[in-house]
Amino acid sequence: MPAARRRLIAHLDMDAFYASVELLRYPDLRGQPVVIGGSKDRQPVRQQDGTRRYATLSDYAGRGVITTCTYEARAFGVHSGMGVMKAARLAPDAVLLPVDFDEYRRYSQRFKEAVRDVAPVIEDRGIDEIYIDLTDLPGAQGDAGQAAARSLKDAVFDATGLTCSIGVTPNKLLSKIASELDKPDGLTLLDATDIPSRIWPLAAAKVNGIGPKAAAKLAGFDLHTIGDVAAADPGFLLAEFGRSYGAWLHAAAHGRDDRPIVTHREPKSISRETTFERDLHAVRDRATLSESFTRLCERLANDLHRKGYATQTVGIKLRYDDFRIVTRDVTLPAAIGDAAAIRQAAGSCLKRVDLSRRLRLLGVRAGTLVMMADGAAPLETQGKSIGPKAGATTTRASPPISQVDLPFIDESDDTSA
DNA sequence: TCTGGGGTCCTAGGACCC
DNA sequence: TCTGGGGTCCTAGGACCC
Repeated sequence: MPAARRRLIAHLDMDAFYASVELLRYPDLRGQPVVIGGSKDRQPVRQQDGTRRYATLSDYAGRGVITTCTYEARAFGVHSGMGVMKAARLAPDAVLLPVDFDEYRRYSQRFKEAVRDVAPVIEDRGIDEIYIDLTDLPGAQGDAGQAAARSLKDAVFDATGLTCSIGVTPNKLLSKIASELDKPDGLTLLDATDIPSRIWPLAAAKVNGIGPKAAAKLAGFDLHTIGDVAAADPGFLLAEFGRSYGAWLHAAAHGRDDRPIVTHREPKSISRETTFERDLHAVRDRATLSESFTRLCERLANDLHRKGYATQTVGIKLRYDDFRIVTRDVTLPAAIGDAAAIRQAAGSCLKRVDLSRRLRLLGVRAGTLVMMADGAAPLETQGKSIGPKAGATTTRASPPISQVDLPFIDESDDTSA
């Protein structure tokens, strides 16, 4: 009998990914505090003497958050998710670059391909990180994945010129934590015996799945570190956090996690949303809102078509000026895909929300996705197809809350006639 | 001038069905 | 009548993640 194989799971996280891609393009910025974020259209200007002129944070006025930033910028206390205006107070002279997702996606594909050439069992976790199963990689068991992780780092650097940090442990939960321990350009290998010394001293919020709310609640019980949670009475965790989450907290704090590497998954929903430059009112800004609404539906329809899906559940999302979020959705008798049908369905949802408050954000979402044969009808439809007039909705009757009559919806949207 | 955009998963109640 | 018990679907909201 061969000895039981230990699972060897790697988590690979690109270092300051967007910022690092920008530094490849603008190498003169290397070593400086650089921030990516804010609005579009702020390209660096090439000057007469050949040097480039960059916008700085102090030049910026408007809404927006930091998407990511260089380690030099982080030294000022700037971090991703921070409002640009706040970041400008901390580091007014930091260079501000606009986001260029197309470019980041190109580099994302490149690094993932480079990894795949070394180790094919990969789980995509977004544009800049992946899990990799090293368990069955030849030789990996011998050194706990160290050589494999080294070759992954080399392959990524050769393919992109970018560094990454890798954690290798028996599971995804620990590897995710481990990849952060030695950033940037790090490599950390841990096994179960390292948990007390390396994992338990860390803040509970370092665990993927313990967010701000759960961390605050834990802190209220004087549970601050992962070790605190591990030492807590499981019965107490179950009672306070519920059966499911409480049990998970206990297991996670002990470093237990059986989740497999998921190499493929179908999308569950596709959405588009936009935050306005200023808060808009359904009546006073009707034209602007209507145009924006139409645009969102068009972009969503385009995304669906490009990815080969139709949708049977259309929803909207609003964020009011006070930051409250409401959503409404409607399930249709048959899948749809074109912008006009999406707009009509989303319009019926809009009639069910309060539109007397100013809106900060408007979004449109497509759920219950149905895969399409190339450019043809849906491959499968859960609801019965009821022919071309399938626009009518099956909403359970609920009166519109809106005091405003047909806010920014055209008369043609009114299906209640 | 605080607080983007794109996702996933979970919970919970009511409708509806057997 | 004093009150079943599953099961699924739909909807809304919220936590969390990148």
